[in-house]
Amino acid sequence: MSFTYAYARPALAVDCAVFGLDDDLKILLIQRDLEPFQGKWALPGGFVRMDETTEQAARRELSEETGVTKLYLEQLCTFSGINRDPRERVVSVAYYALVKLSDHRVKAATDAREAAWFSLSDLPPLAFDHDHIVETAIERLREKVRYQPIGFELLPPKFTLSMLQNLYEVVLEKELDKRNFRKKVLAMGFLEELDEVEQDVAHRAARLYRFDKKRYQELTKEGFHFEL
Amino acid sequence: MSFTYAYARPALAVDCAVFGLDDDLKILLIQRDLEPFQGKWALPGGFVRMDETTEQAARRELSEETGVTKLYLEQLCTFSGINRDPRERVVSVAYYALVKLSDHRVKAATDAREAAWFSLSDLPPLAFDHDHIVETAIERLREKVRYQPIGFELLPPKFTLSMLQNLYEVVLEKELDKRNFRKKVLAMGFLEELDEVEQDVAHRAARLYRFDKKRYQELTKEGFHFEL
DNA sequence: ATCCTTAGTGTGCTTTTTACACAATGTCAA
DNA sequence: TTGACATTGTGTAAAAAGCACACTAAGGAT
Repeated sequence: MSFTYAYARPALAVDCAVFGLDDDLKILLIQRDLEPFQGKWALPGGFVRMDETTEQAARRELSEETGVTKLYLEQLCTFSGINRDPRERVVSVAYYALVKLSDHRVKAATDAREAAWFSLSDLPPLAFDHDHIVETAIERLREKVRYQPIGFELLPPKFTLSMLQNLYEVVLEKELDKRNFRKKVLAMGFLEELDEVEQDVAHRAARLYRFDKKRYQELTKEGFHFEL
Repeated sequence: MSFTYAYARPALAVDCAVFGLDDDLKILLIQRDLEPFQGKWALPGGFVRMDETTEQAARRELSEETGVTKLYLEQLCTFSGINRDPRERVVSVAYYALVKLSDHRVKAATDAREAAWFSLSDLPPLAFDHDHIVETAIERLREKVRYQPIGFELLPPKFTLSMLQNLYEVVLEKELDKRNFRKKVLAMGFLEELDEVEQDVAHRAARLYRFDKKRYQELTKEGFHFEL
């Protein structure tokens, strides 16, 4: 079966920059098993089907290639360089995603044996223009994390304030003062203090907190503006 | 001539939300002369050719359809809803643009007789999903204008502080205090005070200023961060 | 019991933000 | 030429936010 059009069309693909946090910031890559760039590492992605939006395509490809399903996904940018794919013209809509590594660490290591997490500071050379996409995604993440509470998507549902602080320090590449940080995030009023502490640590256990999304949305309606 | 592919492909288009400022915020629309939506107002745009990037396509279409050439252009978002075009599947990369109305007022009224500026508060119904694109573009403009000095793209090269303040009041839909506003923008250090005042006004003439882009870039390198 | 590691807490100083009102300038018309 | 009108241009004080900074508390490991 084939499809014929009066004018030439680029192929349409999606690519995903999936971030996870684990001491430092990690990104999920797959090793290509087909030409071009066979054997090279690349962002997970693939072609868009006629019955799905680009976002649906991104979720499908992620699920197929890496087993990752529960994630925060947002459109990043569309890359349309004329020779970005050596075979033929492919325009790619890039997405960036945040996942809780605790949910996905195992899967990436077993189910999808060609998928792996890489530290941002230690990336292999990537296929296509994927270096460029990754750079753009990191920039976007850095900007976004300051003005929207999306960082919580990288943490487990219950987390300590130290974990949260570490997240911001890693993403923003900047040390933060513990007392001021705690004061500030707690003053925002959407962190719910739980009656639990972390387990199995070789020192004083820290209190756990939860991000109260409903509370955050209420505050937003009242004119509150997140900033960190 | 026709083109045949092994898998079906959506057509790829671009659409542009072009903003101008003239007391209030305006957007540039064209009246469609072909089906579908013949006679309806729509964003300027068209199909992407095989030898141009989406940004090049956006500039070309804008120039062809509205005569607008000098502009600040940035990618907004890609819209891929399955039925956004009734003929067949079309995925559209949307751009938003800022122009100095002083450069373009005439052209839009003469050369391209089907192009016209509309106040955002008084938009006609639009073709396709263009209402949605416009909404997204306004949101983005509002966010962007606070953290990057792109507002100057809407003003003539020489402007008064009142014009600048009015710009922010219109875009942010919020009144600002004159003294605090002037203090703040002047303190940023990239406004060059000119030895000129505005002409032909029926009251005390205001001093003119210029946005010193080079100075701004220097400051940025030194860690300065625009915010208003 | 001691050590080690991380959690948790308050204050004073500096900077930034906010609220607010009136004199100066230039045009226009009587 | 004088007065009315419209808009420019300017400072200060009070409040809020940001910043720098160091010690005690808890719990596990030895």
